[in-house]
Amino acid sequence: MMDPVIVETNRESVAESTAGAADTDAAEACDDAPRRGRPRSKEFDESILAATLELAGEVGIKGMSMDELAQRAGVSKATIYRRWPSKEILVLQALQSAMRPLDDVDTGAVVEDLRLCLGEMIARMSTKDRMNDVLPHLVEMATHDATLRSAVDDYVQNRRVPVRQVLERAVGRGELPADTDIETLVDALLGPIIYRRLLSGGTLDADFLDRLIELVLPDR
Amino acid sequence: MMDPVIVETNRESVAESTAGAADTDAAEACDDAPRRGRPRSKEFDESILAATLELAGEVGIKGMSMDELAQRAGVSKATIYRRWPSKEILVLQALQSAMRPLDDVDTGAVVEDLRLCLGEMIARMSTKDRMNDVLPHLVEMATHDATLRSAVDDYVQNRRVPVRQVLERAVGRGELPADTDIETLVDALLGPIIYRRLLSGGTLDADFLDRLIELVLPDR
Amino acid sequence: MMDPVIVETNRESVAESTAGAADTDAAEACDDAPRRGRPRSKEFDESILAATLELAGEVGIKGMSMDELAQRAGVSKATIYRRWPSKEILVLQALQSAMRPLDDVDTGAVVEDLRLCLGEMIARMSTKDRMNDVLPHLVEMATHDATLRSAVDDYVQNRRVPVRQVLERAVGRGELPADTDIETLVDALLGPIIYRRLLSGGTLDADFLDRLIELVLPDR
Amino acid sequence: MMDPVIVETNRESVAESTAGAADTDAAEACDDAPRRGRPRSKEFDESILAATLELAGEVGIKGMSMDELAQRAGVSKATIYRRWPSKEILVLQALQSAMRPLDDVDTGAVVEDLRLCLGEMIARMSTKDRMNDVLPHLVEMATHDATLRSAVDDYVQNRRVPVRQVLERAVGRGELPADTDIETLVDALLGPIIYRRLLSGGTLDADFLDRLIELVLPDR
DNA sequence: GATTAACCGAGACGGTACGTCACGTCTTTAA
DNA sequence: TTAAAGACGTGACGTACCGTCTCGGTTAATC
Repeated sequence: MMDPVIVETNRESVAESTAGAADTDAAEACDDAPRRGRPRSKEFDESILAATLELAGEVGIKGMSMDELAQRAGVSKATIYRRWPSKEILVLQALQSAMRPLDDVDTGAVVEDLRLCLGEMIARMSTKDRMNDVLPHLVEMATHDATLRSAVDDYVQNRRVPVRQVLERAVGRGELPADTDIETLVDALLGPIIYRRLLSGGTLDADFLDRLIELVLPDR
Repeated sequence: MMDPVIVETNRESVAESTAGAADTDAAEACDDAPRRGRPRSKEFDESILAATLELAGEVGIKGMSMDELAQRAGVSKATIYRRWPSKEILVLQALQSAMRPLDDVDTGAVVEDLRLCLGEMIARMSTKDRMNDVLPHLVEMATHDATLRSAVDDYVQNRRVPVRQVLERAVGRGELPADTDIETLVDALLGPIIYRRLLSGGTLDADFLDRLIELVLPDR
Repeated sequence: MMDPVIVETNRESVAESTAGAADTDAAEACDDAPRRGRPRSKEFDESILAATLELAGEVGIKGMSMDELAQRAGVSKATIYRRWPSKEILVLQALQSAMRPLDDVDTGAVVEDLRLCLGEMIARMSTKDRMNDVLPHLVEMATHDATLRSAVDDYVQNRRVPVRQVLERAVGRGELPADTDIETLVDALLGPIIYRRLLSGGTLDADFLDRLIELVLPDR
Repeated sequence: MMDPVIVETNRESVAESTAGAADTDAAEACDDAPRRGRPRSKEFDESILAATLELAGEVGIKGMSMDELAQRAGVSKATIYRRWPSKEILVLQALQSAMRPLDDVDTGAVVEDLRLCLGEMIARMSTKDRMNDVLPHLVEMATHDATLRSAVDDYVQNRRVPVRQVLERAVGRGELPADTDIETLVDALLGPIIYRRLLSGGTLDADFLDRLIELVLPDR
C-alpha cells in the first residue's frame, strides 16, 4: 500500500528544492494555519500518482499527455496542476512515491548483504517497475533545468544509501579495510547495473550479480 | 574536421539496422544503380549534422526546434526530413557522425591501455561534448520506439568495442586468465563511468579512473 | 454593425445543413443542456469572422493564411479550428454572417421593386464587399466536397428569396400572370448580374439594370 | 481528335496577353529562327493537356498537384514548366484546347438559332465536360492576378461570340429591331445558364432553354 | 443556518512545435 | 538542347500538447 505520509514528505522536500517556482502549494508548508475552504481530496493525490506511473510506463514520459493522464486518473487537469507545477515534477514525485526504501539487510557478511540488497534492486528494475525507463528523461530535463536538478539528485541518492550503509558496516566490522573508498565502490557496484539496464541491454540476473561482486570485492 | 566518408559509413550502418522503417534513403545502399535525378547535396548532410550537434548541445533535444535547426543549418525543413524520418533519428545520426573511433591503444600492459582508452573517453565526455546530455533522451525514446532501439544499440556497442579489444589482447598475452568474463568486465569498467556522468554527478577524473581500475583489476 | 444574434443564427443553420461533418460545434444546438466547461468567447466568433472578411477581401482565399488570420483576429489558430473544421467552411460562415438580409421592398409596382431590390444587390457587389470575389472559390470547393455543397446552396438561396418574394407579390396583385414561371424568372434576373460580376466583366449600373428588367418584363 | 494547330494558336494568343510574364516559350514566336538543339516533343503538349483536363476534372484544380499531373502525363515536371509558366495558365490552356468552336448555326430564325446554339452549349456543360467546374477557380485567381485576367477574358469572349453572331444576323434580317442592345441580350441569355450551372443548381434542359428564350425574346 | 473560501470538472485559450505537402526552381545524368 | 528524376527553398497546412484561465457547481470550515 502506498503511504500518503510519504507522499506528503516527498512533496515538501521537492517544494523546498524548487523554491520560488511553486507557489501552488506553498501554503501547505505551515501546518498551523487553519486553512479555510474545501480541503484537497487525498484520494486524488494517490490516483494521480498511480495513473502517472501506469501511463508513463506504457507510453513513456514524452508520449504521456496531461489530458490523457487526467482522464485516466478520473480527474481534471486543473486538479493536477493545483498540486504539481509541471509534468516533470509530477513524474519525479510519482517515482519517489513508488520507491519504497530498500530493506536494510544485515547478515553479517558484506557479500551476502550486497547480494540481497542489489538483488532486490535488480528485481524491482526487471519486473513491474517500468518507470525505470523514465529516469533518463528526467536526467535530460535536469541538464537544462536547474529546478529539477536537486530533485533528481535526491532520487539518485536514495538508491545509494542502502549500499553505502552495507559497505560502511563492513568497514566497521573490519571486513573491509578502513581506508576503503566507499563512494567509488558504490559506483562500481551500481554503475554496471544501471548501465546494463539503460544502455547495453545485457541480462540482469543473479549470475551477473555474483560475477560483478566477485569482480569488485574478490576473495571475500 | 569532419570526414564525409565517416558520415556516409554511419548513415548506411544505421540504414541497415533500422531496416524497413526508413525508405527515405534506402536507394543509397545500392551503389551500382546509375542514380538518376539531382543528387542530394553532401554539404547539407554535414551542415545539418553539425547544426544538430551545436544546437542540441545548447538547448537540449527537447528545446531544439526543427525550424530553428533548419535555419541554423542554412537549409529548409523539407531537406532535413528528406534525409531523416524523425528528430530522434537525426540526433542519433549526429551523435554517431561526431563519434570518432577511439584510437586503439596497445602499450602491452592492460592497466595502462585502459587508463589511456577510458581516459580519452572521459575526456570527451567531460569537455566540449555537450551532446552526451542527449543520450538519456534517446534511451527513453528507444524504450518505446522499436525503430530507435537498434540504432541506439549500435551507438552503445561502438563504445564497448575498444575496451573489449584491450581486454582480449590482455587475455591473449596471458595477462588476464583465459576464462575471464570479458563482457562483465567491460560493464564493470564502463558502467561506473556512465553512471557518474549521467546520474550521480560524481567527479570524472584520472584519480577516479585509477581507483576504478585498481578495484576491478587489482594488483595487475 | 454586426449583430451577434444573426451570427449565431447563421452558424446553426449551417451546422444543420452540414450535418455529420461538423461535430465541432454540435453541442450548441441543444439549448437545454447545462453547458459545462468554460464557454466559448462570443467576442472571438465575431473577431474571427470579421478578420476573415477583411483578410480574404484583401488577398483572396488562397492568399489568406490561417496563421495571419489568427494574428489579425487576435486569436490562436487552435481557437479558430475549434470552431470551424476548415478554411472553406469558415469563409462561407463569414460570408453568411456578413450578408444582411436585403430589405423587403414593396412599392406596389414590380418593376420598381426589382429596381430597388436588385439595385441594392448590385451596390453591395460593386463597392466595399470584396468578399464577392470569394464566391467562385467556394463553388469549386463545393464541386469536390459534399460537405460544402449544401452550405453553399444555403448561401445562394438567400439571394434568391427577396427576388422571389417580389415576384410572388406581383402575381398576387395580378400584375404578373398567375402561371408565371417564377423560378426561371429569378434566374433570368439574377443570372445576368452574377455573370457580369464574375465573368464577362461588363458594367453593373442602374442603366444595365433598367435594360435587363425591360428585357425580361417588357412593357410593365 | 484534338488539333495541335489549335493548341498552338491558343498558346500564342495567351503568350501575348500575358506579355512579360512568360519568357519560357518566347523563342517559339519567331518562326524563322532555325531552332537549335532537340526540338520539343509535340506529343507531350497533348498528353499534358489531356492529363490536365482529366485530373482537374476528377479532383479539382486545387486538388491537382503538379507532381501527380506529371506522372499521369508520363512526363517530368520540368517538361511542363518549360511550356507553361504556372498551373493556372496551364489549366486555362487546357480549357481552351478542349473547347471546340460552336458550329455557327444559321436557320434563318433567331429563336431556332439560339435553341441550337445554346442547346449545344448546355449539352457540353452537362455531360462529360467536368472542366466547367474549374472555371470558378480561374475567376478567383484572375481577381488577384492581373496576368490571368486577360486570358480568362479571352476564354469568356469565345463563348459570347456565336451568340452575338446569331443576334447580329437577326438584326440584319430585321427580325430584331436595329437598336437592339446586343450585349445586354447576350448577357440575358448566357447569364441564367451559367448561373444555374455554377450556383443555383437548377436543371439545365431543353425545357428551361425554351422558357428562357421565350422570356427574353417574347412572341418571336 | 448562512457565509465564504477553496475545491472540482469541463473545456476554452495562447503559444509553440510538429511532420506533411505543394509550387515552382535548380541540378544532375542520359539521350 | 531537351528530357527524366528528383533535390531544393518557401511557406501554409492542420494537429497535438503544455500550462493557464474561466465558467458553473460543490464541499467543508467558519461565522
